[in-house]
Amino acid sequence: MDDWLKTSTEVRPSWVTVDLAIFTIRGGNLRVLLVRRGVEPFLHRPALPGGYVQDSETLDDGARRELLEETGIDGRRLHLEQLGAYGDPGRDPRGRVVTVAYIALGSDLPVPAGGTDAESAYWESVPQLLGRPQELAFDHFKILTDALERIRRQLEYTTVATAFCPDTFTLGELRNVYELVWCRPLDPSNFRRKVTKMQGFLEPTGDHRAQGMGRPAALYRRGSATLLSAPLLRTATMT
Amino acid sequence: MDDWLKTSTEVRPSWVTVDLAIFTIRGGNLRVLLVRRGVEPFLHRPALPGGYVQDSETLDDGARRELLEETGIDGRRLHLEQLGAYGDPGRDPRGRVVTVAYIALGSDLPVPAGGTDAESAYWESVPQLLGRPQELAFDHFKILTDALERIRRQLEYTTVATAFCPDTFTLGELRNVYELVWCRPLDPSNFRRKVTKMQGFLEPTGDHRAQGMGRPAALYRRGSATLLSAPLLRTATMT
DNA sequence: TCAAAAGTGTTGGTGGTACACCCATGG
DNA sequence: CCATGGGTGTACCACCAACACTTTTGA
Repeated sequence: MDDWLKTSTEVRPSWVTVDLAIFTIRGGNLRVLLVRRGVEPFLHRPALPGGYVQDSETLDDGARRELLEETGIDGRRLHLEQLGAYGDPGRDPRGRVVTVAYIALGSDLPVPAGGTDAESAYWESVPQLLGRPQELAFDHFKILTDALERIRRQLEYTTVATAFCPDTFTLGELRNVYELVWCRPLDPSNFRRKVTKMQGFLEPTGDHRAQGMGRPAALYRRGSATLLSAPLLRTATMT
Repeated sequence: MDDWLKTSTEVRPSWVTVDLAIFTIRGGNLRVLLVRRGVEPFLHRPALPGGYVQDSETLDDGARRELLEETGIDGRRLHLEQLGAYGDPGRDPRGRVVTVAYIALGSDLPVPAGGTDAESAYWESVPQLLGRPQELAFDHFKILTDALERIRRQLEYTTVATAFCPDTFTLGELRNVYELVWCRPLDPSNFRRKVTKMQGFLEPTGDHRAQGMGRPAALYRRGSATLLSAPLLRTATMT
């Protein structure tokens, strides 16, 4: 690198990592993928999966690669977006490490095999994890809560909720996503009207699916819209 | 740093910088602060102000420091928030440089003196700059448009618009912020009702100010609220 | 036939757009 | 007294929460 970069002795290069907050719905809960660390620091402590960005790849590609390496999940089939950079000087005891946090949303994601740095990976219930703020390594709890807040707001004005659903899904399943992310019950009839009227949100497949008890539900797939013109607000009410 | 970091030869540390998209209202326009670069690469080309993050500071502090150094603006008096990280391998010809972009909003910001790396700094009209996508150095045009899009959405559901106003301001001035950022005229009477009814958005000072012609306008200051319960949507209509 | 979930209808209330109208000031 | 911007009132319309009701299935 050029000499002029070193005029200030306080400027040195940093390690850059990506960390992933991967969410899915599983067992009636919103869950996030955690790995138990197999190396120091924070040995054996749970953490978000992640790793070092390689010299030749974009940050997005790095996130997709880590996703695949640590969890075996193919990043092309799920929603992946950047959350932001976290770079407090003390966040990693090994030295200056700036991490770029990503959010991933998927449906029916597998229980992954532990990867390189990870002893094991597992799906942790988000509501339960929120009750144990000290459990996660580094500043990963902060990243997790930021990610959660971002998703909660995104559900209001985008169609990302469908990223939690398989290719075809029922309105009940979609409503379940909103209810679990927002921790709030929604009125089934009003929810149906809102999302079906919203242009480009959903496309009916014509098929139906019986899921145990009750009348079989119509199946839908994602529409082309990604932004909602009128938001789906999570107001206080809506029984 | 530890040896295990070097098991992959493709992982090397990166330079980490901050870049600032500083917006203000000036001369009836939304404007962004640009510096003309005094060093290679992109010598003499306009760019967003920014610089290297020092080893001991947080990213936020780095942004505040660069703001002060390059523009003389005290970051404590304006709204500063992180936009995201930009780290494509080819974005800087000198090598891998990951930049963390910040958005700053302020009112009545001074015309700054050029700083260390900058030959000169000036307030560029955003609408005009958007017509010349090739003008900015690096990927700064992409950062600018991302920042603009973020602000436009933020005006819908937060009270950040007040960050463009001085400590006390009239509803006309506040409405002007919305109109310039959204490039859309708003109905003065309806705008007034919305923002004054919104709990915690504004506090009347009791004073009035005559600004040239017309009836003197009541003065307000920022309220305590930062998020709006019901958004102020920028729909197609609203004359 | 009962429980459960899908789906439809209706109604009262809220809030927003559009626009008419009054107020206060400078020229 | 007119132009200009501040500020109020109101009619119409859209949407939406709430909830009653019907439909279709499994047990």
